[in-house]
Amino acid sequence: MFVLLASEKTGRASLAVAGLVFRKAGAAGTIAVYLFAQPRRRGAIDRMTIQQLLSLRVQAALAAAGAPDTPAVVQASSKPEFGDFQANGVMGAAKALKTNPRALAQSVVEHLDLTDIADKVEIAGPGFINIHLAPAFLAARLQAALDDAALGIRKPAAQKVMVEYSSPNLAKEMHVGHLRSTIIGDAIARVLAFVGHDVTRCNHVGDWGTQFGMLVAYLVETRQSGDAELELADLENFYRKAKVRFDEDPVFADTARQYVVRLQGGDAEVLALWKQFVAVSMEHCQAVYDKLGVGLTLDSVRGESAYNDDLPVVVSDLRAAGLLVEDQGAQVVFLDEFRNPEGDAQAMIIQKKDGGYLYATTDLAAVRYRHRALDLKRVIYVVDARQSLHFQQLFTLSKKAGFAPTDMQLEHVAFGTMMGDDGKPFKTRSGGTVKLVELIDEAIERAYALVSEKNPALAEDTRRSIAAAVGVGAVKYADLSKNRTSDYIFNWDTMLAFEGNTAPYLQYAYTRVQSVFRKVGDFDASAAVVIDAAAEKQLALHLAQFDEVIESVASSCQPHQLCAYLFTLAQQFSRFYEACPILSAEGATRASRLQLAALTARTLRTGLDLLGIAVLDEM
RNA sequence: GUGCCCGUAGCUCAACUGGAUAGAGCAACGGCCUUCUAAGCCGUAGGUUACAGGUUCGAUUCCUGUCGGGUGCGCCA
Repeated sequence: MFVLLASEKTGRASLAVAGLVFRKAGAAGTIAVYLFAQPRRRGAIDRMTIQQLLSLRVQAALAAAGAPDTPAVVQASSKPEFGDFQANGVMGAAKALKTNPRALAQSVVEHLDLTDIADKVEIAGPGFINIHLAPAFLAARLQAALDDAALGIRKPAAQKVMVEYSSPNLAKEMHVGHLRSTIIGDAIARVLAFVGHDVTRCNHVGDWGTQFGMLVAYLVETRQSGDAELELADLENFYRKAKVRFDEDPVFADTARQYVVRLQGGDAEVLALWKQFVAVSMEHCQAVYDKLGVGLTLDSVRGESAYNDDLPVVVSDLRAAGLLVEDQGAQVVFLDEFRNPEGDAQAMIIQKKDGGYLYATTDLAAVRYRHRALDLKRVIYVVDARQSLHFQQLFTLSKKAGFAPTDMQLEHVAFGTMMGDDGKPFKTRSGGTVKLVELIDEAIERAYALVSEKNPALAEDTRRSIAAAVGVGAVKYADLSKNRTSDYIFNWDTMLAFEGNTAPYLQYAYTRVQSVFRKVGDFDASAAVVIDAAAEKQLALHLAQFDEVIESVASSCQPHQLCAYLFTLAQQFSRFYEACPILSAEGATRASRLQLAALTARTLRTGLDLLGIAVLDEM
């Protein structure tokens, strides 16, 4: 059996073939032959997704049928009876050409060359083209994925990308408000790195501002009384007490204000105290990141204070560019792009009338730094949706002022608020702010109770480590599996359920696959994939679409697409597992099913890892 | 007042950015375990996609308006 996959140059409708790679893929004698477009980097797989491949073919057929430059609109079929993929571009083309869509579809199909890719191509409805993939073609795709450490993921030209996320204010302890940015940002960073980009993770922490004067003043007090260590252990409390002192004692408040001035003036003594406080606060954050399994470290940190020296320069440069005007004593930029119904341009304050700077100033300086010093091509800001106006203004002004080139991708990846069961922002029973570390601990504790109940036979420390993976995974997955732009309801019971679209279900699905391999004994890890039964075909089809999902997540920054994919994969595997015995099968069938199971396991593990969720061999 | 986001099954959410009969999961009901983990699988039921218009071969998706919710809107971040 020979399987030939043509590889066309991406973005062109031509059939230019740039290279040939042969790979011996199976002991049974199957050789998967697939062609690559020009390899840009050594070892990088540059292969199209099935959707891209079909799009080019259909597009070429459309051109041949008299409809050039027409999008093929290829997508996975909405129902199994409509084949595996459908091309919907004919209807639109027929309208533009004022011809009968069915007739055009007929002509397109006649010009459509899907030899070795499709079994059957049919026209349905007003002009849909339904494509049924050939099992051997699917098998070859899976074989390629099995042979590749990155599961056949296409590696585009690496782009210098920054993901800015988490970014807590160091004056206080991290709370639930930081959870979404931290989780979503980390998943995005992982996915971008996985597809081969040069990713910088940036933790743009709030380490500057007037409240630090107050905190330093209180730090001096607690040190004098010898309580500093103890007090700093609970930053939330520390802040609260400092605030009380500030509000109640005018002498203390005065000292605090002096510290702000000294801090801004670069006074060495106060600076040292500030650094000490910042370091302690960062330790708290790092403990949370470690517990969450988030890839932020001290190296990722570049706080607001890093831009202090550049802020006056930003102001003078904006003035020199003729963008800055004084208004009511403040230095302001009026942006024509943002006007109210009366026609007034919206103001963006760059410098307060007292000379102080604002976060808009810092963000402008950061954009410029990221372009000039880091040469980033894309910066992703994973920040609460409520700041969308700020980012629109920031991006607009950055480009207008030449701080960022017009082709630099500046993206606000916004997300909604985390709500409680009552549909209101998530709080403690008494209405207080929920500390992030306490939320994580509770998740682990709840998972431990569940695991102990379901599987009491396991050793204590095994249950503890399962609980950590399940608890943290559940919290992350509950967040990541929903469209980030809307608010979402946080509910312990639904996220920790072992049935339904949850992390525990996916982790369990993984252990089911692993249990097969625990019992298998010897097997051929390079056996040929042969697709026969319906459940095998459905599973294979889904496995072959992993690259599509990953690419989509990398461009849209929507991790919920990956979650949906993994959930469907787990379901497809369960159906396959139910319908197709693996270990009791024989010969080539058994070997092939083991390959399907192996690829499922790797895909689940890789996908969950990209979401920052750990897998387990047993639960 | 105005900008942005949202309104989909009882509940929590999808719908690949304009495609076919709007899909999953919970919850409900009915089946399947001496056979690789039943934490599973199969099936039934559940909808005027807030409402009213418009655009077109085709609308949950785009446009206009109404109602309802969230959130932002010059010296906080």
